[in-house]
Amino acid sequence: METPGNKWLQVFEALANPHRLRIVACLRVNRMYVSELAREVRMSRPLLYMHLQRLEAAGLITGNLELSDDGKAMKYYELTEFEYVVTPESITEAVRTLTDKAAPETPHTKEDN
Amino acid sequence: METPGNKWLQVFEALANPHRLRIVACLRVNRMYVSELAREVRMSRPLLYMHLQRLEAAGLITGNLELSDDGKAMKYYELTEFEYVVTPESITEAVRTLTDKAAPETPHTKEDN
DNA sequence: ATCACCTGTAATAATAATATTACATGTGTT
DNA sequence: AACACATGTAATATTATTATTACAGGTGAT
Repeated sequence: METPGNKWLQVFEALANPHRLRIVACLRVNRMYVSELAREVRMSRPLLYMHLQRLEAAGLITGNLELSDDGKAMKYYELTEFEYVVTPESITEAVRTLTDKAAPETPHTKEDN
Repeated sequence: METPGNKWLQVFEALANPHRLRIVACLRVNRMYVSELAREVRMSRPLLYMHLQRLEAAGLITGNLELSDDGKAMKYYELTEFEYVVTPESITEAVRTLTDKAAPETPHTKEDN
C-alpha cells in the first residue's frame, strides 16, 4: 500500500473524479475549512468528507484541525505541492512496484479466451 | 466530451486501475494483438476488451485490425506517445473546461451541511 | 435555552465499474 | 468434420464507488 506503484495508482484514483478535480482547483486559490469548501463546491458536507479523505490519502492535500479566535474548531485543508509526469515510461516504472493482491496465479476463466 | 478538461478526466479514469496500468506497461515493450495480450496479462478476453476500450477512448492506445499472412484477422494494439504533467496548476487549467452535467444549480441536500 | 455556526461518523440507498458466462462469427490445419 | 486459433458482443452477476440521510458532539452569541 505504500510502494511507489501503489502510490501512483492511488493518485490516479483520486483524480479520476470531476468533483475532486474541482476541489483541487478550489484549494489552489487558498486553503479552506470544510464547511466553507462545501458551500463553494455546492456539495453536502458528508460527501465532501469522503472526497477529501481520498485526496488526502493520495497525498494531494493535507488537513489540520485548528482553533479559531472565537474557539470554534475548524478543519483547514490545503494543497500539497506535487508533480507527476505521466508517460508510458513513468507508468512502466510504477508498474514494477505495483503490489496487486489480485494478481492471479491461474487465469480467471476457461481457456476460451 | 472533448474539451481538454474532459480529456484529462478521461485519462485519469483510464489510469485509475491496476490492470490498465499493466496493459500500458505491457504494450510499451511492443505492440500485441488482443488474444496474445490476454494471455500475457492473464485476463479473459471480454474483460480485456473493456479495459482496452477505456484506454483507447482516453487516447492512450490505438488499435487496428490487420490481416495476418495466413488470413486470420488480428487486432493489434499499440501505445500512443503521451505526456501529462500533473500539477495543481495543470489540474486547475483542466477544470476550466470541465463540462460536468452534474453541476447542480442548487445544493443536493438540506442546509444541514 | 434557542439559534447559528462548526466537526465528525454510522447506516443506507443509488449508481457505476468490474468481472464472468455464453454465445456469435471467421480462418486454416489435421 | 472436428480442431485450434482469432475477433466481437450481449446478458448477467459481482463488487466498488458515489451520494444521501440522520444523527452525535462542540463553541459563542442573542
